[in-house]
Amino acid sequence: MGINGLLPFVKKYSKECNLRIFSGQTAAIDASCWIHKALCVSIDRTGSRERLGGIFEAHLRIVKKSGLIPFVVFDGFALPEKASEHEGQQIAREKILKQAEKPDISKSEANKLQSRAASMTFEDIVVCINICLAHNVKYVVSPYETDAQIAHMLLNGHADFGITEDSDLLVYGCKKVMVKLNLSGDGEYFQLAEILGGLNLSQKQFQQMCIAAGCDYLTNVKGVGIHTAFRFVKHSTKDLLELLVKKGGSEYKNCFSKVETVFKHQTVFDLNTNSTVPLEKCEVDLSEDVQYLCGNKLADGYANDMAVGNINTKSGEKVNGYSNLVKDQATGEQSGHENSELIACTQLKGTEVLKGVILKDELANIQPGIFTCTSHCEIVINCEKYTVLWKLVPEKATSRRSVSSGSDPSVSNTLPDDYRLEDSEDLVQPIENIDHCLPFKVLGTYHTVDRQNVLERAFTYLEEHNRHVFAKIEAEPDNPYDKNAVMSSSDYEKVGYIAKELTQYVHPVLYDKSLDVSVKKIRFCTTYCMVGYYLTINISKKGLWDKQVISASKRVN
DNA sequence: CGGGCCTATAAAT
DNA sequence: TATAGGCCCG
Repeated sequence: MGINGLLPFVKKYSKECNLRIFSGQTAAIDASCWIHKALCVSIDRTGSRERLGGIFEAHLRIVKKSGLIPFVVFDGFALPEKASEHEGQQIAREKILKQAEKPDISKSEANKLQSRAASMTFEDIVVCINICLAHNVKYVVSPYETDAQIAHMLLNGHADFGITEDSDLLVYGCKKVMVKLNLSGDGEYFQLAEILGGLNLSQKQFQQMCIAAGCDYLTNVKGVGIHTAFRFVKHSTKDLLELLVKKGGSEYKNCFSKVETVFKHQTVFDLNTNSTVPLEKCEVDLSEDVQYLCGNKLADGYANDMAVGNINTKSGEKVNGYSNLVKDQATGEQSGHENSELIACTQLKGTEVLKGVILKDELANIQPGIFTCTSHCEIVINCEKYTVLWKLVPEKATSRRSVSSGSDPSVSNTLPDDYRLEDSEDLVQPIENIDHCLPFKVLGTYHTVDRQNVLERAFTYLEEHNRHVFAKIEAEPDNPYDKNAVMSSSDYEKVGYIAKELTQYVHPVLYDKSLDVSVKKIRFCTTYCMVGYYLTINISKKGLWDKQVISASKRVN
């Protein structure tokens, strides 16, 4: 899905941030990723689609709670170029489903397999449209691809940024895109201008790079990935294109330019005129076969029915009687922190003093002192970097924290991730006084439905009630597999284990009073053979972690 | 011969 | 998504 390897390649131009910083703006949301996730969870847990609506609604609530105005975009007809790919997926699905029918497979395993094979139906879309209507949230069903539709909406001012799961939005020219959004509202934020600036490419070059790296419409030439594609567009001496042609056959060049056209001129729904238009206006009319690839235009009345959800996107038949798109409503509803002011404060991160800000209403609730920050994000004001400390938890009076100076009303006491251990000999005395915090991935969280349910509940606590979730680790000497096992719990129910290579380092400090365990993040994801939530915890202890632990931790993100 | 890049494949105390 | 193994190039 999307562009091969694009997101890792441009990650350095992104920043991690929370939805809240977009408070008041309109977000065009690619509904298919929510629906897909919701279907996976529902089928995995219940064997049916019954929970789709509820989970979709929960997502919507998060976005509204962050003070955003959601504009949900659903998938329409499949483009012909994608049809072949769909066939491949269909075969894979059937294979999985056959496996699920084998007699020696347990119910829960069967559910897991079936959830992997879940594909979105038009009925699923209808369920979600009804939820949008109930919440008075704007929505539109794209004539074809959601990505192109969102691009058009951003370009025409119907939304300020896009929320999606794949990288295609950037290729379509969306300027602001948020991906990997979790239900805490944290995600990765990309601005196209920064990527283009950083790579020093034009939009057209960027697009070509992406296509060459391999996209949904055209598989890449073997041996050519995002890096090679980058070199190809950068030094656009023709020889590399020749190379592509040589390796990919003359067919390839032909397809390449067709795909360029599909990204540029795909048929979308224009919310101003209520008719279908090309994403970017064509100078000359497209030839019939190219127009077909970009998605044929729809007759005006039909296009409008499509947009409101009256047309079954699989059959093309009119099946519903929704009237009009939800009108622009001045959502004066609760939008959290919209009217709050930010107050500057000192933030101490390890030995480093940074600039922090907290909400004015938060300030009313707290006394000067030492706090742990459990939720934060970075912002830039007048070119200065600040950390917004959303949530502060007071340190217990008996705290073992020894922030040596003691005078600063400081928060957060974790070391920056790039803290260097290699030179530790140079840091003679303060080490013993340092609390060294590292992220640990909790393994085995998908092992049982129970563990997943615990995590799901914890997740809801974080979101719905903004409640702190507790975490702890303890030895499990009776473990039949490994007597050194260190189990990890969330709200004191077992959810998984620390990687076994690391247990030897954790054991000596397990019952040390200075050990502090907290939830770093709970994330939902759907990957090979598993669907569900996973957990990352922070463990901080007095003194430095072993070198090996640090390098293992670097892999955790 | 080592590192960067691409591709295939699927885990865990 | 994560990672290991192979391939290609310097």
